[in-house]
Amino acid sequence: MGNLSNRDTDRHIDRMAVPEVVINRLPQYVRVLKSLISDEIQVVNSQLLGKKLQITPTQIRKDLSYFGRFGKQGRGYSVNNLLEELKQILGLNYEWNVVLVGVGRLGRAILSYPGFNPDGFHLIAAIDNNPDLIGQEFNGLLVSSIDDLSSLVMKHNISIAIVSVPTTQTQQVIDRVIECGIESILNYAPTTPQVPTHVKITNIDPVISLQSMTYHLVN
Amino acid sequence: MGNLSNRDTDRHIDRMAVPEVVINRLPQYVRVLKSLISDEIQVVNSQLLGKKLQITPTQIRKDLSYFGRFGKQGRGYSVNNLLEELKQILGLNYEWNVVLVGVGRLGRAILSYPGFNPDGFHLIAAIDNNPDLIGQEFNGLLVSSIDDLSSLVMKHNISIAIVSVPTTQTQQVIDRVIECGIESILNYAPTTPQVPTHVKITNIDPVISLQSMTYHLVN
DNA sequence: TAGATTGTTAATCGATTAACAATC
DNA sequence: TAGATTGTTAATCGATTAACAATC
Repeated sequence: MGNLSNRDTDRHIDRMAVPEVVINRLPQYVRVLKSLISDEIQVVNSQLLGKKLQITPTQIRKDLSYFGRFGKQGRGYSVNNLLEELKQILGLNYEWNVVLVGVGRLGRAILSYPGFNPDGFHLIAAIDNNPDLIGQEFNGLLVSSIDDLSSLVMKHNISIAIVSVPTTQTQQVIDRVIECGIESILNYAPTTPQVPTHVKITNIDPVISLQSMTYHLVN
Repeated sequence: MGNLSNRDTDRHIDRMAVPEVVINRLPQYVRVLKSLISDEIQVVNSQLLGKKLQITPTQIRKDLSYFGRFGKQGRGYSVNNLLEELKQILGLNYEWNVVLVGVGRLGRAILSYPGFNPDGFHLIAAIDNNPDLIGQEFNGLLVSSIDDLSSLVMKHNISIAIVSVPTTQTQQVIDRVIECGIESILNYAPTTPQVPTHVKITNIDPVISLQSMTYHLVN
C-alpha cells in the first residue's frame, strides 16, 4: 500500500491543472472525431483536426498533452483510440441523468429536443411551480413540485440541471437546485446567477449573442 | 474639410482595436444596467457592477476605457447615461431584422421565443427547403424557399441569420446565407461551420456545454 | 533510412489585475 | 477639504504559438 500510494504520488508530481479553456475545447474534438469515423477515416493528424476546427495544430497537440500521449510520431492519432480517450477524460462513457427545472414554453421545447439522448444525457425529471402543470406529462415526463427535487435527485442519481424558469425566479431556483446537491447547471434564463465555486454553470442566451454581433455590424 | 479630416485622424491615432472578449462582455453590462433601472438605482460604481457580474471592478473600468470616459471620480457612473452609451456602442438603438433558416422542430421553437422582439431583434422571414413547409405560416411568418433569400434580405434589410437546419446541411446553407450578404450568424446546429473572416458566427450547442460539465463531475 | 509528425520547451502574445495619480 | 472612485499605467498572469528534439 505504501508503494502504491507512492507511485500514485509520483504520477501526480507537477501535474498541471488543466485550464478551463482546454476542457471547453475537448467536446469539439470529440465531435470532429465522431464525424471522421462516419467518414471511415482511421488516422488523423493535428493538422487536419486543426483545419476542421479552425485551431492551430500546435494548440491541439498542447491541449492533448495535458492528458497523455495519444499519438504516434510521423503518423498521427488513431481516430478510434483518441475518441475513446477523450470520452474517458470527459466522462462521456457514462449515462447522465438530467432534471429540467421550468416547464414553460422554452422548457417544453427543451424536453422535445432529440439531441440529448444520443449523447447520453437523459432528461429524467421535470419540475415546475405551477400547480396546473404539476402532475401533467410532457414528452412522457411527469411534472413534479420543486419540493420533490431532493428525493428525485437521489432516487434517479441526477447530477445535472437544466434551468428554464423566468428571470425573476432564476436565482432562487438555482439556489435550491444547488442545495439538492446538483453541481452542474445549464441555465437558459437571461441572467448571470451567482453560484459557489464548486458549481459549474453555463449560460445559454441567444439575445446576448446577438447583441455582441451587432457591434460588428455598426463598427 | 481639411481641418475636420485632420481632427478625425488625430482622434484615431493609436486607437486600440477592442479585444473580442471585451465586446462579448458589453451586453452583460447592458443587462445589469437595465435591471438597475428597474430597481430605480441611478448611480452605480464599478464595484457593484463587478459584484453583480462576478467580474473585478478594474476589468469593468478597463473595458469601458476602450470606448470613452463615462464615469465621475468619487461617484461612479450614471446608470442611464452608461446604458445609453453602451447601447450606442453595440448598435442596440437600431431595430435589427433577422431571417430564420430552418423551420423544423427547433426552428419553430425559436420562432415562438418571445425574447427577441423586446430587445429589437425581429424575426421577419423564414426559410426552409421542405416543399411541404414553403407557403405555410408559423407564428404569422410565411416560409419561403432559400432561392428567395437574396431578395428577402434586400427587401427587408436583413443583416442577421439564425440557422437551425440539420447538421449535414449546415455548411452549405451557411455558404448561401453568406452569399446573400449576411455577416452575422447565430448557428444552432451542432457543428462548427467555416466562415470567412469578415463573418461573425456564434454557435449555440447545449450538448457541447453539457459535455464539458461532465469533465468536472468525473474529475 | 528518410520523411513525417508528435510532444514539449521556451518565446511571444494578449488579457487581467494591482497600484495610484487625477479629480469629482 | 476629505473621501471616494475613476481612468490609466505598468506588472503579472495565463494562454497561444514557434521551434525543434524525439521517435514512429
